[in-house]
Amino acid sequence: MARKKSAPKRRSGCPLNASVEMLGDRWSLLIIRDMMLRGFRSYKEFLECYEGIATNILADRLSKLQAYGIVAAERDPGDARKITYSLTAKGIDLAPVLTEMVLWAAAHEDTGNQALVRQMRADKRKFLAGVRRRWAAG
Amino acid sequence: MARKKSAPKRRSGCPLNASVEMLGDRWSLLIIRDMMLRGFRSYKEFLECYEGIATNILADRLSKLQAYGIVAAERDPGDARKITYSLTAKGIDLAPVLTEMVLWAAAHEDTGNQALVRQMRADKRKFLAGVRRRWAAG
DNA sequence: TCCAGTACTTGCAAAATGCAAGTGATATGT
DNA sequence: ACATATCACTTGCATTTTGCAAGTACTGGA
Repeated sequence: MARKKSAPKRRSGCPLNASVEMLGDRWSLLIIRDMMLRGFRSYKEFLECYEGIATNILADRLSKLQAYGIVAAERDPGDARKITYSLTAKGIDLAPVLTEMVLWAAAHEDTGNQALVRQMRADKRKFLAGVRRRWAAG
Repeated sequence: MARKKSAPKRRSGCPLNASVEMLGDRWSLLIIRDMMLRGFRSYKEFLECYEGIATNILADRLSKLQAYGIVAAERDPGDARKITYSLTAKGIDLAPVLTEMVLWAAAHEDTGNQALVRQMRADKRKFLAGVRRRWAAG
């Protein structure tokens, strides 16, 4: 699996810049969403994302997210064709980011998934604890 | 100034998708950061961002952020050359998003601006209230 | 009038995205 | 053993976006 440990060359030392260098594209956070909230674990599942991602973009982003340490990948022990992807601790720590982005858009745009939004709004801390619990349960 | 009021065509109704369609690029959040945290208001100031943005990209993003209702622009009454940009209410509501992204990167990457990070960590709510107060003061 | 400042625009090369077909390895069925 | 299906990509190509650096039009100051 893709694994890169050298310090990346960044445009600046600002933390926000580090975030957007890793996540500032159309697709990365959507993949993380599906992993975090819909329990997706396979390439095939990610291809079914609501927004319709291209195969080469999906492969590219999964590779990058692994390189950033946000996503881990392992071969399925029972079927060597299958790869199972999961969020790392670093990845699950993006839950507050993702939550705030959902809440921001829901407040200012005409969006769907109102059940999720209501859950988040009702008790953000409880929602985030649930996300973390499900992640920890494997 | 650029002003577009039609409902955009989105890849899905998911709130996160709406967010990344507006903000999922390398530069938009960095511009918002400089507006929100450094008090930048002019094109020339934004050009001085830490990361070195290209003139055409800056112009393009400012135009888009206006179209999305995140940024407002007005001509300076004393100098018709100057345009003053500011965050709208919708724009300032991105403060929690930006804050969580800063905290995430600071926790997982080797980043600078530790004073800001300490402030955010010490009392997130207080930090956000400060951002909002400064915004409201014009 | 000439020069400086402001906010872009433009031309071009490189990089990224998106569509759809193709590929190689593994698993299943006959 | 061979044929077919599945899985995770890869590839070819056209379009779009990014980034660099020079250029432009308008306004303000000397």
